[in-house]
Amino acid sequence: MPRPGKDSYGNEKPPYSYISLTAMAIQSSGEKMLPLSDIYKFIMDRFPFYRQNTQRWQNSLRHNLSFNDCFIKIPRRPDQPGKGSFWALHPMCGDMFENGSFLRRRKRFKSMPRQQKSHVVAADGIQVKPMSHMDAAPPSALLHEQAKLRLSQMAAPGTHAQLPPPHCGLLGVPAQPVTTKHPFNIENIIAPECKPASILPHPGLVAPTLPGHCGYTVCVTSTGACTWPVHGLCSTDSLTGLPGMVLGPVAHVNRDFISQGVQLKTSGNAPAIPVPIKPSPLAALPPPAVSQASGPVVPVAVSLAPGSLTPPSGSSSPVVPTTVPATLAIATR
DNA sequence: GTCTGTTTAGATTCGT
DNA sequence: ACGAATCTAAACAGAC
Repeated sequence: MPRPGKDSYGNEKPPYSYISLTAMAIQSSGEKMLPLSDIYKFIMDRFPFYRQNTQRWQNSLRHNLSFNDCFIKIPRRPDQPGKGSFWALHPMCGDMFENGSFLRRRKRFKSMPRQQKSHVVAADGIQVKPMSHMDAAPPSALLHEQAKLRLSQMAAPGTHAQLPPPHCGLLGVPAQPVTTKHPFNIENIIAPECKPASILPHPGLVAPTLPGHCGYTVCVTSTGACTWPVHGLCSTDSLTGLPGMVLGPVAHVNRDFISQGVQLKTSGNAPAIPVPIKPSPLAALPPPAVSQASGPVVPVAVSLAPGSLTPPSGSSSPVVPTTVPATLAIATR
């Protein structure tokens, strides 16, 4: 069977849904996120069918990005001027496509039922205060730096680090063995452009450890928006009132972290680490453990891309030499 | 003005 | 037949 790769369909409409096409585009990118214009470009480059009637399908594609919870929006940093946000795949939508095939989805991915938006208690019983002001996104550069700081702390000596699962693959795609030869597998479709996974597509993203899933990255609200809390105990979705993440103090935090002209305010509180605590449709989070810190503890896994960290000037913060996921327990209250 | 993002609505396709 | 997933169209607001 011929490999359904670039230009395989000529001017015929390829058998992929807009969701599939978008997922392909995102996963083909090095950082596992793309602006809308680049998603258009990817699709038009590979599928000549979509070089016509652009208004029609691009409208549909935008509709899919907004409507489907499997896509999350990541704000641009100030040093990344341009229109629109970046789009990435939700970390929990990994097995959305059957057997890695983009032809048919297993089922629709929903990060949170929209009709539950008024609830204020997380599924695991952790009660949270509504803190809708936390949804206001701080400057992206600050957040990126904050994320670096978090990661450097979590990867620091003494923290509990663990190696990545050997099957870790593409962002959002769980455990597809490298040998998968499904004709419509993303690897076959977008290869050779598909690069080996850079585990961390975005330095500010943190995801829970899920069995069979890569330990990357994203803090999201139920609407799919990426939020970046700075301080506080918890953040809630401005629409749902539900906790978008759990924040807590982190031990052994460095003093102010200065890089790219941005100074992080740490004061008495450590920078918050956004942690999705919503129940995963694919796997339950590990049960909360008890630590020295008050409140339940949520384990978090992060992965560091090689060279993704830059030590602050004059700082002794370690630079992680290679891809190293770390696990950190975060206290909640 | 154009592009991006959200939302609503109706039609179509597909699996059970 | 039914429900879910998908496609298409349209309106609208806001950012660039």
